[in-house]
Amino acid sequence: MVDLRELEKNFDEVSEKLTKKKIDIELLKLVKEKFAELKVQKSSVEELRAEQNKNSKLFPIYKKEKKDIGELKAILSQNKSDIILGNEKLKVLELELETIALGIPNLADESVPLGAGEDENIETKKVLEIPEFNFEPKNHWDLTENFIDFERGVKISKSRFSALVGNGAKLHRALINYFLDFNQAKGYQEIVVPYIVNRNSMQGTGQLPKFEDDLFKIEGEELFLIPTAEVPVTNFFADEILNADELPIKLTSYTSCFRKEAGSAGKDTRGMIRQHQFDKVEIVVFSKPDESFRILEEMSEMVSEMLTSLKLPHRLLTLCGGDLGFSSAKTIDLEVWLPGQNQYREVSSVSNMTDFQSRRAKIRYKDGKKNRLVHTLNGSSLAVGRTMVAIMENYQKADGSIEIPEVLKKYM
RNA sequence: CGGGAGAUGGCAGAGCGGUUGAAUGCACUGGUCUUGAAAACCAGCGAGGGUAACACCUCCGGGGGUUCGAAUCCCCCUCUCCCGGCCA
Repeated sequence: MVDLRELEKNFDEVSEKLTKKKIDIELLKLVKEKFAELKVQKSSVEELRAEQNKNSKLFPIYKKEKKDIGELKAILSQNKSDIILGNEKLKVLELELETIALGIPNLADESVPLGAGEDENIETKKVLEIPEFNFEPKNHWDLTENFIDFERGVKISKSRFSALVGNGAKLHRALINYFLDFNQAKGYQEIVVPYIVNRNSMQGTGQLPKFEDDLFKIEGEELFLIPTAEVPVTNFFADEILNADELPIKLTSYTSCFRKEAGSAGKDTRGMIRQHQFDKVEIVVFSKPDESFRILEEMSEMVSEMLTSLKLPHRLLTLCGGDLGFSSAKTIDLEVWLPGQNQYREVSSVSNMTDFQSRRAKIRYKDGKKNRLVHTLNGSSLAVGRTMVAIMENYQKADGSIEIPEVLKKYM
């Protein structure tokens, strides 16, 4: 949720940051108008209420003095119906405003480059050389070693599901443990959270109301499968007021993730790059506002370090405004090199959501006497399936076998 | 899934129609005392909106209703706890 008071006060500035993310300026003007209208209506109802409260307090006094109550009662009855009327208008306005406001994305930070889509993201860093093969490297789905069983995954569920077998299953588990240990060593506390969450949590992190089509919903219940651990982990502190001296709070959590991939028909239909169910180790940070952008850099460096430790060539990209996610103010993607596909593919996306999620989820901290909204950040550290694909393609041998990265050997 | 109890500030826990946004205790913050600490004593201490600051408005799980007035009465929902059934 954007800060409506900020929008009202500094309309030009805010709308500029928003148009970076391709937002219709007419919509913003409408929000501003509605907000102003709401304020007027609200104060008029409040005045009526103040009147009602004040006069109601006269009743016990009148009674004590044995004065006539009839006239006072008549006045208040009238006033009451005015309140009800005004309140109805107010509720309509509030609902209208909320409906629009919840659909407005977070503001892009100044440092975010302009651009319409992924082609205009800025590459900031390349780590490790792209390896040379003395044979034609294969796609992970063409590798002969028995790692992934695509057919049986589809048989027992449907397309975009797969099963892991043999060393694939083992490597998958090794990666999870390696990631979690790595994150913990960097000061992230591990937590285990629900995979099914309520509507309120989904709204808190920004998946709802706008992206309901992307989520698996439990039939007959207002519950959803999580598309990322970001949802339960960020909402861990929803409605809470944290102590300033315990910030930043750094959490890491391993979960399965479930996505409908509604908009990706025909994309990545082969292999396990884009599945309805995948596993991910996530990192989430709750910070004071003035340190969140520094922490964003730290987080992306940490993920890069992890990829380096696996000897996987990768690059860092700063997403341009047009490619930025709904809740994010700034995002750094990490893409790993896939020799079989001859291209870089995303394995991690680290974002600073600033106060966008904390305003929705009411996550605050005590700053002296005042309560302020924290900044929330999150990132994959790392996507398990895609990292496994990267290992398969980068560590493949001419005979089709796959070597195990040095740092993972003790986990296998 | 069946039977019972309940949901009040960071926690514990009063209040059950009228100066109650809420007693009391603990925790917390500041002060006095002390070489320092503890103890004791004094003071402060819920959230959101509004304002230059006050005033003022809203909030006692959520939603609706009765009333001039509701934390207190009525209805619906959700959640929690205890007992039983089922179960990793």
